[in-house]
Amino acid sequence: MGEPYFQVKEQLRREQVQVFSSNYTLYGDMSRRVMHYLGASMPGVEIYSIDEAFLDLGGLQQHLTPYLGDLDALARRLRAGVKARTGIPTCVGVAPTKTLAKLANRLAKKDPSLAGVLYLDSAERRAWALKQVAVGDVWGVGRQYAQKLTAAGIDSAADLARVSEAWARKHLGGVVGARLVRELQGFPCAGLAPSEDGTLHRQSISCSRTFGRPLRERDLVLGAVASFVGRAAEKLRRQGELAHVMTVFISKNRFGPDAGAAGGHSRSAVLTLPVPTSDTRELTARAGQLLARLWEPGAVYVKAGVVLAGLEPPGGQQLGLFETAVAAKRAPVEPRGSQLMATLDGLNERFGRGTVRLAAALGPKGGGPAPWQGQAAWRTPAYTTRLEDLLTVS
DNA sequence: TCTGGGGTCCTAGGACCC
DNA sequence: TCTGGGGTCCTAGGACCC
Repeated sequence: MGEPYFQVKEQLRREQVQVFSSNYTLYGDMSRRVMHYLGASMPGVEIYSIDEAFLDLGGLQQHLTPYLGDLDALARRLRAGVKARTGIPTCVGVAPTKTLAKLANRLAKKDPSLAGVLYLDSAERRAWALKQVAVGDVWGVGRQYAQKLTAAGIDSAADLARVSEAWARKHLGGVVGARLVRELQGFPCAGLAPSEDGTLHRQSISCSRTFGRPLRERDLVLGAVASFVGRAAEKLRRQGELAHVMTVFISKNRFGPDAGAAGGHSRSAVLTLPVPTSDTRELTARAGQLLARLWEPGAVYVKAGVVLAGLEPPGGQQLGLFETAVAAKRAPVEPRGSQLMATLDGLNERFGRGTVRLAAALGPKGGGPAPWQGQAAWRTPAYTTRLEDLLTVS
């Protein structure tokens, strides 16, 4: 997991392992189907990632008992429902906090005798579950913290649940660590953020790529940044929002002989836009200015990216103190641009991503693939979203 | 030779403001 | 000579998640 292909290539060949590029079009579509079913079945659903969701079972227990069985039975019905509708196997953990639910889910996945569902319905069962899980496998404990914790003699989730709040604050990133420990103890510290329309609502939207080859030419990097802006703005418009803040970053190689010391291989520049926008043209122009601030002549870059943040729905802009309603009428002039963007998005949806884009985001003059495009050499077909890719059965 | 992409949240220091 | 208290914003960085 997470190993670069070139490092394991020979072993994969020996073992005759099949290799595929990731296919987010397919995964995204299957995810949408699963989430749609969950959303239609349960009152509160938070889509946490492409393959995980939190369901709020608060207050459900009393309604369930006589007729429908307990929460365990409910979880098993949902699991069977997902499987029947999508063919996707899932596991369910039920507990008083998100962190414990994740932990229960993990155990359900590992122990086949649980048939995919674990309900931590008592203090005894929770204590048992905490003992089963290594501290590094707790949600919120990554490599750094795991190392620190085991060095301090804290090996299991049960050990971690026993540390003092002060200790957690001091050694596990402040308030984050304190919450983590409380959650393990069964006190909820994170609520549910339900997704109203069944899609994931983001605080920031980004697009970044490692280049197909290292680049030292400024116009090529600019082309890459322009194409990333185009993609990020497209996602932004899909979410129906405008961005107030844009970040551009460029990175040098962090591996190999001329890698800088720890850190320092990446530089970023941030801009707060006077007026929030989702217009690719405006964002591209600004991104060019940001890149100019970062550019070091002679440097060789391997990656670049764009982040759009400060997202807000249209029409929410505050008037400045001295702005009058008359001046504010400038805002509705936007629709010309929005309509152009809507047309752009419509064409690209119909004829394929990148069919129409700004000249700044085009590849090199001679044509051919742009040097900043990734190579997805072993992509599987988009079976469920492209007519041409439909599975054929003979 | 070749080392992913897209997110979240929090902290800290410095510049600057009143 | 002595130099407070309470903020915001920006930038950078660090940890984590899937």
